[in-house]
Amino acid sequence: MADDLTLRIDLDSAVPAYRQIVDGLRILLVSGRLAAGAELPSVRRMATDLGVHFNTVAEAYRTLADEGWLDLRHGRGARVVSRDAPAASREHLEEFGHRLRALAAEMMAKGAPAAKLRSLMRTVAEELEP
Amino acid sequence: MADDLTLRIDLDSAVPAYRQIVDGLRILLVSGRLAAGAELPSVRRMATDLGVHFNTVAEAYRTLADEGWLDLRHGRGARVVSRDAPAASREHLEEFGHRLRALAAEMMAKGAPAAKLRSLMRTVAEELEP
DNA sequence: CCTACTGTACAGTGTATGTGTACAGTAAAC
DNA sequence: GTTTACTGTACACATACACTGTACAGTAGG
Repeated sequence: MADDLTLRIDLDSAVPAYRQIVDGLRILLVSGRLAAGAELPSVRRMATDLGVHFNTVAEAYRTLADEGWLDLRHGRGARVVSRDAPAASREHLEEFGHRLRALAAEMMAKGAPAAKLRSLMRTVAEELEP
Repeated sequence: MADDLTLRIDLDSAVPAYRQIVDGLRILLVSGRLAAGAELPSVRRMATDLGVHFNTVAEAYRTLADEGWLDLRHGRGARVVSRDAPAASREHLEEFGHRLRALAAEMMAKGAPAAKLRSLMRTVAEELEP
């Protein structure tokens, strides 16, 4: 069921592969495209799809299991579980502000026009609970 | 002149210290609060202010010099230079979209309400060339 | 010259990341 | 029950990265 949700990572990126996998899957989990009960591909299957070692995928699955998204059981694969959201904290919102500004500054330094970044931000903002 | 522009970093963060310094300074550079001609504090001065080793600051300065923001000369300190923006690329905008979605998903997973993230995105979007 | 500053270079240490290999749990075929 | 073919797990190893300690080299003013 989850097999058609293709995930892409960039092996040349400075961002570690396992973190890219976590980030990509978390987008699907938060948005509900990967809902409770869904089976994730096995670590070896996803590893060959992405071109990494299966232990790298296992590390990503473990990270998401620690966050409460996955039920990871020896011999039986990885399953998405229902998860109650933790309480929000002011620190997290401040962190979001900092990282968002840093991200925007990095892209503008690379030549991205501010207008494009603004419209992209609006697009993504509207994707959140549409 | 630049000494009052305080920079804060989180030594407990998973983000490397030198990258936090680069990100923080780049926000000031892109926004123009650090303009051409400004002198940056010496690597040792900023290092003691932030609580890191001066070589860590030096690495950050070198990164920004490679990006074309700083003129870094042996024995004479670090100075902000004028810099013509590089050409934008479609890849950079796609990267921005991916990283922005990943950032939003991470914060929502931590419990941040979508509405707050949206308003914060609008705030930051309006800060870009106001 | 000398002193006091500046950035630079490089080796050493600890941690993070990714891989290879062996292991252990599960379920279905037989 | 045993076998087979899958599942995730554990740990040692290699490499890269982040950070520090220390020594060095350039610059400016006394």
